[in-house]
Amino acid sequence: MKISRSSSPENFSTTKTRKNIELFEDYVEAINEINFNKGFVKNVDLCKYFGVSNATVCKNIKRLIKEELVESEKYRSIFLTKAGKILAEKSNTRHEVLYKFLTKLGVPIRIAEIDSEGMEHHVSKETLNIMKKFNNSN
Amino acid sequence: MKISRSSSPENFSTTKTRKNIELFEDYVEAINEINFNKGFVKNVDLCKYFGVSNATVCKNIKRLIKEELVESEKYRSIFLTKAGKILAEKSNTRHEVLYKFLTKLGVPIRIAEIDSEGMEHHVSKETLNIMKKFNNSN
DNA sequence: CATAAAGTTTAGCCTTGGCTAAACTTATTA
DNA sequence: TAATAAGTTTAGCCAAGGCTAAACTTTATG
Repeated sequence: MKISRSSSPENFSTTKTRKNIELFEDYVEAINEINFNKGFVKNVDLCKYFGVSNATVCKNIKRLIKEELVESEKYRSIFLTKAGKILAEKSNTRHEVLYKFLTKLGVPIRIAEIDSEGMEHHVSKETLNIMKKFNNSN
Repeated sequence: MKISRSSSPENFSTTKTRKNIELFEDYVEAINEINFNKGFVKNVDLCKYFGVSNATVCKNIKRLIKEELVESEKYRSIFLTKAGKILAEKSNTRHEVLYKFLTKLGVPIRIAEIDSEGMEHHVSKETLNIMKKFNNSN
């Protein structure tokens, strides 16, 4: 068993913090993409996007409203707030850079799509910058 | 906003599956490492390792026992089962390969330690093989 | 315009994964 | 050997994130 890295509670603390906002990042990314494609976003669109129930989406949207990342009245379309848009663009960019990076490494497209969905939330900006440079020179 | 990748419910389903076993992977890796360093593993060791409370560790160990990944009697040291050891070695190898990969890319050691802690759970074996090859030729 | 279909929200459930506090057990020390 | 310290387990709490079912609302259709 070889271990060159060092573990520490900080590593897990950071991971936990990243997990806490994972759902917000996924939802604003989804809303941004659906809005871009269709012009408006409904709960049923997010149900299909994530493969979860209507009740789950409804509940999660309420959390995003509470975080002031989206706006939505009862039975009305869902909109990103300014802060939501910022987070959406940031998350999408990170996701795209990582995805591109994986495909340029030689990871099959389908695998890169799956892996990047989970990995994206754990990439720091330093790591992302290095991946971006790699993308630009490969 | 540029998106070259395609999203799908499968991506989230796979991510969710990976998240479901994340805690098991972290715990068996930790138990393996602590046992390697100290010769035995107590709850308080895992508390320090993860930076969580004694009650949390106690509860989580019960889940690993239920999954037959560890063995432990009340107030006794914690041991990995055969299945636990296999998962621990597999997780550690994946973690180490990813960590090495990040450092070889130029990611500072501390950042690589933090990022790999979360990323490791979302790396498929195809992606890992490519990273391994990269490590061997850089 | 009434009915049906589709979509949304609420209620209540479950598991997970964290916490504090209290009670229990083991190990250490004076 | 008794007292103290350290470690462990249990109880009960919380929020998150999923579900089904039922009730509500909007949209589409005949």
